[in-house]
Amino acid sequence: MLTLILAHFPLLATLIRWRRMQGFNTLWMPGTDHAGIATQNVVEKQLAKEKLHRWELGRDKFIERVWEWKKEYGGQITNQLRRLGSSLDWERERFTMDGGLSDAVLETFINLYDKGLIYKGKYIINWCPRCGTALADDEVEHEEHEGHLWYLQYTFKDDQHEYITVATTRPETMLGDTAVAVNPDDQRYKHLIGRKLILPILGREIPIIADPWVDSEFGTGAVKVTPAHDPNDFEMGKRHDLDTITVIDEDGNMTAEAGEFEGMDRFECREALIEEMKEHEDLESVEPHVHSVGHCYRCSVVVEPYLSDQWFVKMQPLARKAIDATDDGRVNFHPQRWTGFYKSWLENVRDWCISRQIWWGHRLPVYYCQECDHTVVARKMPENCEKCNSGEFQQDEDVLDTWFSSALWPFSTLGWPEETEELKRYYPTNTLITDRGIIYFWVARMVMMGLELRGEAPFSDVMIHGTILDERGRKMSKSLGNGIDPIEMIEKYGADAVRFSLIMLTTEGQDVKLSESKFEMGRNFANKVWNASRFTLMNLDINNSDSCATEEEDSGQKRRFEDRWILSRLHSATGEITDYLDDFRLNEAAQVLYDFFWHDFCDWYLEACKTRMQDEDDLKDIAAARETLASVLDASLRLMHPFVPFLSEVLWQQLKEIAPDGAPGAAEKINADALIVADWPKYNEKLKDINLEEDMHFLQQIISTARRLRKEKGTAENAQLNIVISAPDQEIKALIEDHKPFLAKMAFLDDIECDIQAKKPSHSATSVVDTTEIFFRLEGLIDLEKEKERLEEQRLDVTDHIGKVEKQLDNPDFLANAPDEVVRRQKKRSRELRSKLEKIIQNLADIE
RNA sequence: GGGCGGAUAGCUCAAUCGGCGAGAGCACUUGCCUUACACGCAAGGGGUUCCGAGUUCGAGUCUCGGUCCGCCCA
Repeated sequence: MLTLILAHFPLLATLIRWRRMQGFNTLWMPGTDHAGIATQNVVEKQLAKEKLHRWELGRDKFIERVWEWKKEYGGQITNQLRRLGSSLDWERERFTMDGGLSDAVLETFINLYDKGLIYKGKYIINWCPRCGTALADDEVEHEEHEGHLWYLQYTFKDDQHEYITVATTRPETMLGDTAVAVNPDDQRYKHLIGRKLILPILGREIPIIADPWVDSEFGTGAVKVTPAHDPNDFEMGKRHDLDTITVIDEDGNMTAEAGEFEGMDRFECREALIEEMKEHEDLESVEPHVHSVGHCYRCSVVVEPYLSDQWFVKMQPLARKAIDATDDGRVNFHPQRWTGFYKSWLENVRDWCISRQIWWGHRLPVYYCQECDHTVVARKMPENCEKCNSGEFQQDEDVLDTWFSSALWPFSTLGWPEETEELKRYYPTNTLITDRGIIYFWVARMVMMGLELRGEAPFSDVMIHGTILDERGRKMSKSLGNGIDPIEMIEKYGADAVRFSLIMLTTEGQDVKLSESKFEMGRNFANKVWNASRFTLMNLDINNSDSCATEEEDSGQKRRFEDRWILSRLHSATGEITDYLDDFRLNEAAQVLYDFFWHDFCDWYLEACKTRMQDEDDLKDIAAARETLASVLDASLRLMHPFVPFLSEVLWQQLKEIAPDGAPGAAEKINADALIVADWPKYNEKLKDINLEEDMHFLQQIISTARRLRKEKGTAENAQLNIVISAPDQEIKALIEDHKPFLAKMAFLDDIECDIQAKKPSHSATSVVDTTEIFFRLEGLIDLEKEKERLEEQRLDVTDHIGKVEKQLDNPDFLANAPDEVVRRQKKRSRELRSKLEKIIQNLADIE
């Protein structure tokens, strides 16, 4: 439960808010299923503490107890959802045992029964002796088990000295053997077919039969046949009209048919039986043997194949439709490979055993006439038997598999079988987000039922996220105690931080190894957002501002370079985030948001604004900065809202108060009452300027280089410093001249000289960005030896790189085959590297 | 036994159609409590992309073989 919530909740919550902001009519209903077996187990354990058994309590009283328990603990999951900041429609909360949903179950059972898709029959099913109920095939978990292969000798009836050897992993079932089977083509045994054997211990006479199912390679090629305790043997028994003898009962104990072993536990019986076989010299040998053993998915007890009367859903017709729905694209899995997983199950699925011998659940709407045994499937108990007119009916004791009701969820929760408004409006839904672990249990069954009962698949997209595991890659479980409590994490890190961290971690189709420290990423981001927004708001607040410019002034659209740059970056990010969300790649969307906000907006734009806001001489300029700040913050908070709803809403309300008229000139007006109902930012290509982004990138490199040089020289940050820049051409010179204050501020410089092919000052450290040289004046500070070492390193690095690039360019095949863009890029790179190398060599020569 | 997924920096993970000088967060080193943020700022170090062959002008990415780990099914 914990892991399920941690994984799918933030994803779903994000998608819902995003779509709502985009103007879609969204519905997200909370609810839970009644977890029949699991819940019954919990309540039975409670009773056991009071030394009570459900039989003593009786069915009605027991159900009352379960409801009490449900009221007390059932709210846990939904409480967690609330705390995580979900945008759920709580008034529509549903539970599979509610009246409306129970009606849907009734309707479905009757509908399918009338169509012949539900039937009752005596078959081998998976029986959990501890839970005392049948299980569906997919409720059995197979585990590799180191067991044994026992070789047993069965003597011939007509020749006590002759015998045949059979191999088995479950010797105790031999008590129920009614034949020995061989493959009809097996030359070793062909002549023995039809002869009679005497079953050891019980002395029963059994035949040797031939059946193509027998694998000649397994064991001795002769197998014992126990129709009442093995599904394959059961089929074989039907083909050969064999008796079925039940030797193990529903508690896992031996029956009277087991003779002297009666009453013994099935595993104790195995030991005892082997001892006795040894004594009689009927045990030929024992081999270690690894085989898979089925366990109950609710209590892990070894499942017993058990012959009993059960109710089944005929799967083939339903499965066919569900497969077709993926084949023709009505249902799409993300990532796509899960389609194969889903289909392989549907293609091989056997009929679904839906009856459970427990009390907590939807009781089968099946009534038996006490007089003539006539079976009636109906909404309520019949008055009179149509066959014998008796008024005495008894309802079937069994309840339905929980998944039977869960399968109806997408429409039962909307009021079906009533044709409600909600049903018309919201069915079919769009997106299901879940773990791969319940593709069979739930996803496939919802699709089948949706198609069968509504004629339409319940959703078009199924997003399968990675499973949340613990730090060491194990599944989280109560018994291992390795779970992470979402509430605890929320208290420690904040709900938004928990959500954001989880989304960042949940990459497509990849499992998530979760540890507490991972939440620090989200917390740090939330903290950054909070502080950056506070700072921005402070600068926007003209009535209470640190800035000297407290009068509102029209910017006259005089946006600076960095204003246009951050808007361009914002729109790039908006486009990417929207595309990624469309593609269900939420982690990528979150990553883009994170990088934009932190590394573009905070690291560069806000820093650039700092000195600018202090300059009272140019009020138009401050107004331009304010407009930009307001519109970028507004759009950022909108983009952020689906991921971090609490934080973004609080900040956005503050923004609205400080800038009630919105951001003049911004593409989006601050026009909504709350962020949750605000519009999603629209990508505006006009505001995107690639050349400008490239120019900025160049300036950023100059700044970083200057910072590095300063640091490498161990110069204090407050030392007076200036640099000389040698530009290769007029264009770059102009770019630098235009941004001198920006460069000076960001690189902590006092003065910048710039000229085309400027001369290198003496005693200076040098560095090259693309084809531009930077000379760092370090009168008296420079260590020539170290400078030489540094330049030598650079020379090697650049030479190495040139080698790689030119090797490509020297290759005529590369020039002929690679896309023009790639060739152009490499040529440009080669030119730049050559120029850079020249300069490094020149500088080295200067030092010598 | 069959199917699927994974192996990339010390750790956790990215890398879209094959174009990459392989990125990020954490951790690490160095310097900073610079008036939003030390949950921070700045700079830096760190890689045989599991191994081997092949296809290609070009392979983390495609093909084949192998090793190890995980999941599902029988």
